[in-house]
Amino acid sequence: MRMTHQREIILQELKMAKDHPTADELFQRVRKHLPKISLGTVYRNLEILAEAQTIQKIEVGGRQKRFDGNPMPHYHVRCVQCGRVDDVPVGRIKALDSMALKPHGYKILDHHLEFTGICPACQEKGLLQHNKTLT
Amino acid sequence: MRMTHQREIILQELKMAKDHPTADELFQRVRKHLPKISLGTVYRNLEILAEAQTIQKIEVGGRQKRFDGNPMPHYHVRCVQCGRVDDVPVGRIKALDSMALKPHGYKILDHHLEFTGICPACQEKGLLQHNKTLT
DNA sequence: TTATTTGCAAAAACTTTGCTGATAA
DNA sequence: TTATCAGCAAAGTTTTTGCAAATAA
Repeated sequence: MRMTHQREIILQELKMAKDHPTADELFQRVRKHLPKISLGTVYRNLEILAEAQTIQKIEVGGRQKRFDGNPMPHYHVRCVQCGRVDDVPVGRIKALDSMALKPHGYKILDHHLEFTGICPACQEKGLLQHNKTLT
Repeated sequence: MRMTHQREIILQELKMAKDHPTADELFQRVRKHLPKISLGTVYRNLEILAEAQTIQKIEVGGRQKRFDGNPMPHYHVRCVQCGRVDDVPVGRIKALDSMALKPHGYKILDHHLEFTGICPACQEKGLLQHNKTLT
């Protein structure tokens, strides 16, 4: 795998991201450094980097795929209003995998736990909206 | 909400399904009873029925959305090879929601736990493939 | 009767891919 | 030098939507 300038910036931008951007969100950020980069390049690199386990593709709900600069498995929380995804600072619960040994003869490989909720920014927005309604 | 013939068949077909079909899979099954039905109608009805909590839209990984005739929350296992989704016969773990109270001021509403693995049919296919290689 | 729903087709949203010129090693 | 990669644009996949005709209640 060659370390092209584009790949370097994509990786750097994802690693520094505090959220878990979609391909398009990351494209917008990378574009500020590389105005000529194309969305296809971002998609291709995210795929390659995830394959190499340098980053991870997040396996959860929501319309679009999201990416995480941290390749270690961990849990996420997703805002049902704006789609934002953050880390949950709790380690993997190993006991969970054994729970699922029973069903239908599946060979269990992994599990994904995702919390859903309202992020601070959307809670704030909700309050403002509510206050407006009262006024 | 009117109980149209289309809606009735869609619901019946989903309730009787042992798997958790995508909109298109369900469309193919419903088509056998109603050859003139359109995919758009299936999508619209699944949306309405999920809104009414008669069914549920499954919020997990994989490319396409899947639907479940059982509106009660429960966990699923997904085959990473063929995408098939089955139920995991284990009740909801209430303790999980409180785990996530810490992060970033999110207001937690729910959680989704998905196991990934290989379904019996794909395990079988894998073996056949392997035997073929050996021969 | 009439508000809701359907079928159809077009569009939207998201992602992948083929090709040609550019480039890292 | 050359296998890999980028940019561009076209195409693929999945889901949503506008509209006129049909229909449940």
